[in-house]
Amino acid sequence: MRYHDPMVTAPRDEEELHHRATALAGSTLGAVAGRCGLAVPTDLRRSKGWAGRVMETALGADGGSRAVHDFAHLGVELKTLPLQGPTEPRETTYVCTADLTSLGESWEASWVGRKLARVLWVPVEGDPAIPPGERRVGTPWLWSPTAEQTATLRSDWEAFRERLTLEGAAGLTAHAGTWLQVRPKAAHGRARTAAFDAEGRRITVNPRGFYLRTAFTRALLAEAFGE
DNA sequence: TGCTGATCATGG
DNA sequence: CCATGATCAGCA
Repeated sequence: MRYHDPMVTAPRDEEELHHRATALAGSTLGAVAGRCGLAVPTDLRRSKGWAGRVMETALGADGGSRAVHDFAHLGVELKTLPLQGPTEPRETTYVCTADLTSLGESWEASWVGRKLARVLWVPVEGDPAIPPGERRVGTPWLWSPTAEQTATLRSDWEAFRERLTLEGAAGLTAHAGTWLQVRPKAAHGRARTAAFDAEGRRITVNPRGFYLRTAFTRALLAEAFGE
């Protein structure tokens, strides 16, 4: 094995993926990281995506940082869900970048819609008082949106698209959306990406991404584990 | 530069 | 107190 080869091969199907994830439940992130040869940071200030990278590596995700699903051949997205307490999401959940020049033809065809079509949720302790390496992995579950969830997500997305068309990129504020929202997503405030203004002129703005509100992931947790 | 992984930190 | 807006790291 060359040093840059993944230590864990990609799971061949959803069952294997789910089985692997379930086997990690109860472990600390430090223990999982150790088995993958990943260093454990003292805090997350300069390692914000660490928990997600640990789980990706441990489960054999093959998507890397490309714009494809984490488990490309399965069409499954992996999301760690930091919890404060047993069932409370600590943060909104980033889904993907928003193309501000065109959200897409339809919810189903959109990148955000396809990412959310199938997700392996992995709860992880997210209490900042717990050092990253001591945080425990929870019970994972595979999820696809119900018809009702899809209807609301689609409606949020269509409202974003409408705003983008009528008002340009400035019309997309983080206040809109029941379960989805559009927020800045960039390395820093000077980052620029292509967009349009209300008159349809080409402009450049701070990049945005789609996020799931905590109200939504809280509902998913209740659905998966009961209240 | 843009996409992935997210959490940080301040204003309302 | 918590959502919005800002930011951090790695890779292509």
